[in-house]
Amino acid sequence: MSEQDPATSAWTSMRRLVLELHDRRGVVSDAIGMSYLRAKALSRLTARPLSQRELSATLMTDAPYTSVIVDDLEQRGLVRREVNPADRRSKLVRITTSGRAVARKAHRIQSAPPPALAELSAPELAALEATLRRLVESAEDTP
Amino acid sequence: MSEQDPATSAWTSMRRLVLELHDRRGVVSDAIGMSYLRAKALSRLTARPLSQRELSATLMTDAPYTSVIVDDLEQRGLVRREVNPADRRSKLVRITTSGRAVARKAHRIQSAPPPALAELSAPELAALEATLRRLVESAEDTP
DNA sequence: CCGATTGGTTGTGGGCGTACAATCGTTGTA
DNA sequence: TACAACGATTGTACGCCCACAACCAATCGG
Repeated sequence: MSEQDPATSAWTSMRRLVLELHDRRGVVSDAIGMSYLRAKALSRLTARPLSQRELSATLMTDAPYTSVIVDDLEQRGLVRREVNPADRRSKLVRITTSGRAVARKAHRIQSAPPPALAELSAPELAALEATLRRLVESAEDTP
Repeated sequence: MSEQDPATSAWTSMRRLVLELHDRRGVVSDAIGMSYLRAKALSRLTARPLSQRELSATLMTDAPYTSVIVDDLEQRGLVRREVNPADRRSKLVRITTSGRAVARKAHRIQSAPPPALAELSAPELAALEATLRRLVESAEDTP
């Protein structure tokens, strides 16, 4: 358990940072007064409106619960449901102006790195950033 | 949102890897047939027995729910409650042999890095590992 | 020694997320 | 045109986690 190859060690450190030492999920929920999943839904809608089917897919939730989430966000005035003109069965969920404000607030909190990360030397930080960027790209391709 | 300083970008990549692209929490729960929090409890007990008070502290749970978790683990035969000889109020929770087996299984799943990470070049991996190790150490000191 | 504190237990209520069944309106297809 | 498939909604039931109240036994402090 103590001696590990570098890949496992690096991965464990990453998990420890994200899940324990600098977990922001509770902070986000408290700050915006709604669950982390709702915040996540909101952030997925900033780029473009999504049908609830698409929202289900990115959130990994089933259709019924997605409906509940959108209900909640709609009642808070953070999104609007619009009938999809191309398919009147489906509804496009569009984020509102106040929804964007909440999404920005959540994003600001989530994306704030732990202090130690911001204090790395410029070269070391650049190397870390480059490596992680490539890791994300690879992982996105092989899910 | 797209242009970020390197620290924020690195942090976002880390979060994305751990929370989305290679999230192992659900996998662990499914594999061992119990909640992630119970798996976490079990892993904290591998080093040494803990009082429920200590367990509460590391799990960030209150005393009543900690009692429920230990109940569950005890009924599964994964831990044993022992009266603390030094303070008969407190109970030491000691992991059993079968508990260790489950903990090992969970640990193996959790600590398996994403394939892309294992495929980095040796020097790049070493640099990544060293940086992350220092980040964890710093973050542990300033919570 | 007595009151306060501590560690643990039991029970309650609630929020959140998951899974499933049943239904409705719309769309695609034979 | 009839039938199957699809998107969404409503409702139910459950598991997990959190928070709080109330209590017991043991220990500590004056």
